Amino acid sequence: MQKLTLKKIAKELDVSVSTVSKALRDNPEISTDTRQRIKAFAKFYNFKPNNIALSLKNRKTKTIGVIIPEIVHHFFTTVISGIEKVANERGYNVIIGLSNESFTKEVINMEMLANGSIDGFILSVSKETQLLKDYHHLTETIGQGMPIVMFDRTINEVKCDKVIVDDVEGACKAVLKLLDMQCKNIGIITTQDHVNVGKLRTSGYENALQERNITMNEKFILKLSDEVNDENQMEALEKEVARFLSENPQLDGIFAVNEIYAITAMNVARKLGKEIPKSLKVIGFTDGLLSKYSNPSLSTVSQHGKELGEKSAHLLINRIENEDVENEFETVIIETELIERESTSKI
Amino acid sequence: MQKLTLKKIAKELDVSVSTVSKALRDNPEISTDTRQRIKAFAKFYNFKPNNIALSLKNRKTKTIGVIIPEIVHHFFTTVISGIEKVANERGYNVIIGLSNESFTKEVINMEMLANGSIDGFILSVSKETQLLKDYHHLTETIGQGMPIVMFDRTINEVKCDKVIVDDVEGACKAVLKLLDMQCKNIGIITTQDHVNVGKLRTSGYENALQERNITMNEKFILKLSDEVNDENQMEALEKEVARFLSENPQLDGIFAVNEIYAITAMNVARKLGKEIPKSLKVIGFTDGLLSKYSNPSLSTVSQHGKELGEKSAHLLINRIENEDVENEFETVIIETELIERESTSKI
DNA sequence: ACGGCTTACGAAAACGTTTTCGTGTTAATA
DNA sequence: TATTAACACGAAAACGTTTTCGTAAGCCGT
Repeated sequence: MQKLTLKKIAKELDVSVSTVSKALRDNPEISTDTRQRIKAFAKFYNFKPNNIALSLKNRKTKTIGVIIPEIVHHFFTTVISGIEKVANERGYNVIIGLSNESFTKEVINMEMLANGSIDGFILSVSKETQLLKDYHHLTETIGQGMPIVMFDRTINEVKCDKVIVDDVEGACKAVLKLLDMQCKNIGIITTQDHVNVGKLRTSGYENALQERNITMNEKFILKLSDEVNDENQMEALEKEVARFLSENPQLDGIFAVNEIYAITAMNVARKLGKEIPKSLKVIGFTDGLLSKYSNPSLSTVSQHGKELGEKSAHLLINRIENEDVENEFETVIIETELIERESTSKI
Repeated sequence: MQKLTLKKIAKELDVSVSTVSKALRDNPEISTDTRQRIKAFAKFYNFKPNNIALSLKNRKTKTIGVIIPEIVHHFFTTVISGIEKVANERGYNVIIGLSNESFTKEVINMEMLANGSIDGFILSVSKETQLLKDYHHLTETIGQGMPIVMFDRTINEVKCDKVIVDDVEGACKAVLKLLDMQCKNIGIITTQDHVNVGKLRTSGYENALQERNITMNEKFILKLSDEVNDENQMEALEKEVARFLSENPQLDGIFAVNEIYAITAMNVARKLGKEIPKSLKVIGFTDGLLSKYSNPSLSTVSQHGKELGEKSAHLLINRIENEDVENEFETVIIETELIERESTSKI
């Protein structure tokens, strides 16, 4: 009933614990005879060595910790699925901590895991951490010899491997596409500056305009505050976007830094009498379900979250397993891809 | 640099390991003097006891394993967020395994975790497991004394605590709502019978019709095969739904057993010239982003995934921490809620 | 008959804790 | 002064492994 251990097997077969261990590991020190006997017994009773004991002995847990701001979020879940895939392939488990965008929860979660539970972290910092600029939990963990890979929301000051999305380039591609489709007045719906990815995507927007020698119109930039991101604040969000679109009726293209903003823009625009894509073309960021199933379907910049996760996991596990090789920290850039759907179709 | 241990502290302060341990746990055996000294030292160097060693000693890991079929899925992520919330509150970590709807991966994942890594499982079985009806991995794990809580996709033959959504009732409520809105011919878009929740929701549909003495029309039932559920099979799905709607032009109400089917129905119906909600009303199942942000927004049956997760975690942890109390297994039913949006609005 | 070699196994340490028990020192009591 | 009790600490076992080292038994050659 209770879990079988080496000791119990040893007692049962009247040999020593070490003999059992060696036999199961096919150590030639043990005669073929007893080896067979022990292995048969172990197999019959489905013996599996205790992971915790192994972890303690080897000082390796074969587990990686993933800390993300939120799990009910398409991008993060695709990243996790990528992480989980290669982790499993390489014999690792994945333990998940959620910060809920809170600095304190991020710290607590990391401390809970850092005390031997895991071999390394993959993480994307919370918005609050970005705001507070307090990175002591990250630097300390690294200082204790625990490898960390940061993804998406990374921090320059922290020295570790990183995997990021080419936000600037992705945004630029999107805006250039709108320009190619003959949009003359392109607006952007973005976040406050302290949200890293929002800022980067806004830069991409600016780059694209600059590249085509179009002077930027500050009125075409809508920076939304964090509060309207809550699922319960849909009306507030719609109101803001409606005001923006009404005040700038000349807009014929919108680039939004996430799916929600883009979908909201489409829905609001339609209520204001605009036809999509005929009189207004829209491109979002993040290729989630919303983009695929919206009506009209939404053109968007895909971040290839799964590959990002896979890459992160590989980087981390490589670092874990080759702690001797002190090679430089790497920053991998995952290319974005513009996925064209109905919201930017010709007719 | 490297992790501080009791032994190192002991050597540094020239006392024994046991003294250090006792001092840190405020054991009165140790004089206030040395106690202070040791605690100060530990605090200064930020000593945290090694989790793995504790786990081995206590034969408790303070970790729960969650196995789900898929993570890029709104319902499952809300459940996880609920699990994670109470797990954290009660001092537990959450380790996640993905089965990707594969029986083999489910088994492997469970075996990886069952050998000491966790104190109990929360799981929702894969479709393949439901199909194969092979539950040996579940019964064996339970047989070894490891508590399990199953949620949503549960299995009658397996004896354990369960938390389920009232699928039948939820579906029934939805269909009754359509009837109340004067729909005369209500169709259902559902899955094959082996998918438990599809079957249950279909029963709810049947119950509602029966309750109002409406004879069921087999032609109004569309059972979709698993293959069209793939994100890459959107066209196949649309084609099936289009055929269904064309063959049954008299349909003025649709109940779909998930968001995707519902959204697809709306999109296809519109292409076929139907106006929603005027000439066709639609209700889905699962209150995800799609329902909230679709156009028109979709009425749907909310499963309260977060509460489901919270309840599951409580059940499991209670079971873990009171292994002595051998009370009966419980099956908790989470009530559904009909969320009314534009797709069933009056005008 | 004796040294040396192989074979086959066991004892013990180690990983980092907690906890039980034993013990030496000091202080209080008779 | 002799006995005892309280105090403060250390040794060791335990959790379940792996691994190094030691060693008894058997065999070979001389």
